[in-house]
Amino acid sequence: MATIVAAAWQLARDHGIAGISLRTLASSVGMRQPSLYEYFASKDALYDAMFADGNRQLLARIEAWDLSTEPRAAMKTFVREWLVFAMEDPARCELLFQRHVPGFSPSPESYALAEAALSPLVELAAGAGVTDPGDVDCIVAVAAGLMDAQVANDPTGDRWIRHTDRLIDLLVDDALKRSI
Amino acid sequence: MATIVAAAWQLARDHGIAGISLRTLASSVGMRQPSLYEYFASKDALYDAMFADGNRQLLARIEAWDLSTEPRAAMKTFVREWLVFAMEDPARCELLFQRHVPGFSPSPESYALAEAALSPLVELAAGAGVTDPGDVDCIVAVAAGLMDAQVANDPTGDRWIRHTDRLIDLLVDDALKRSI
DNA sequence: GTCTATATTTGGATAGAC
DNA sequence: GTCTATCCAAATATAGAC
Repeated sequence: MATIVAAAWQLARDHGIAGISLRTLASSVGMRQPSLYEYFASKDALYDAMFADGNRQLLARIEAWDLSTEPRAAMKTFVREWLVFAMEDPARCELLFQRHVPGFSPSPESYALAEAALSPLVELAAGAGVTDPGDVDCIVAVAAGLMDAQVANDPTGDRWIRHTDRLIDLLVDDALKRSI
Repeated sequence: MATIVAAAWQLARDHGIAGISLRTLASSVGMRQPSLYEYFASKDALYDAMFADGNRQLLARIEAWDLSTEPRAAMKTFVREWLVFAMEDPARCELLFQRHVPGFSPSPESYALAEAALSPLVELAAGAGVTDPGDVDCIVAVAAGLMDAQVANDPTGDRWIRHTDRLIDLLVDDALKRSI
């Protein structure tokens, strides 16, 4: 099961997240294609397992980050490292953060993992004094915007993500100013 | 030809940009599927024609905007109206601004149209005193980030795009401050 | 330019033996 | 749980007549 999901990630890295076929996935783990149905009821179920797995990878990564006790510094590290995580595997990024699998949407249980991976940032923002939901929305959207531009136009560089710290300062300062 | 592209847009609106098949496209214009090959050498060529067409729609729209002579106000209107354009047709948005067609990338000629549609914003930014390419990158990425979050999570609302003007002010002010 | 007919490939999914 | 065999559907693309 974990073996199959790992093999699926490898295929996704090689052929794109939408380029996984159950035939090649089966053969890559030494099985025949129908045998996969012992593990996944459908291809969507496979994608859902991958979505959950990828988010668990992110949650484990977050655990390992040494975040500052100062909320704003911790926010910067969080977003910076989140971008590292997103960029280090474009296929995983496609499934978790972009919507590159036509027709797929995660199950509620898997989606809950995605929300859990985002919640630390929301809490850090609150710690930094950013409590307005609109301001949090902006921070998340800007981070995602940087990620999208980066993977699309400069996947191995830092043309966009190098602005992360400055933009967070900008957004947090502005939020604080308006919350007085 | 224009009829076929228009019919393809309609199919894209109904079934998503990746859900267009040449069979249904042909039948929707009263043809048989092989006849389409008189007009497009491949399905990718169809997508390319749609990509070019969508960008021409955007260029025509830009022409019609009544932009202020004050560059910063004009930037706000540009981005606000760009977001309106992006959101009014999710399928067009998928093809032009997101990468929701696995394997498709526009031809150089079509891509030039996309660049032409972006260049007014770059010029307006320059007029507003924002000349650093990094600052322009940030403005474009933030606009795209707002768009992405909006279509993904609140396609009929304004939860993200309502922050457009404020964020542009923020980014421009910061760029000007650092360019002194 | 449009058609019929077909090639070719590729998918996901199921039946049923072992 | 894994297999063989097969089904079924859908898709792009081509050949060749009219």
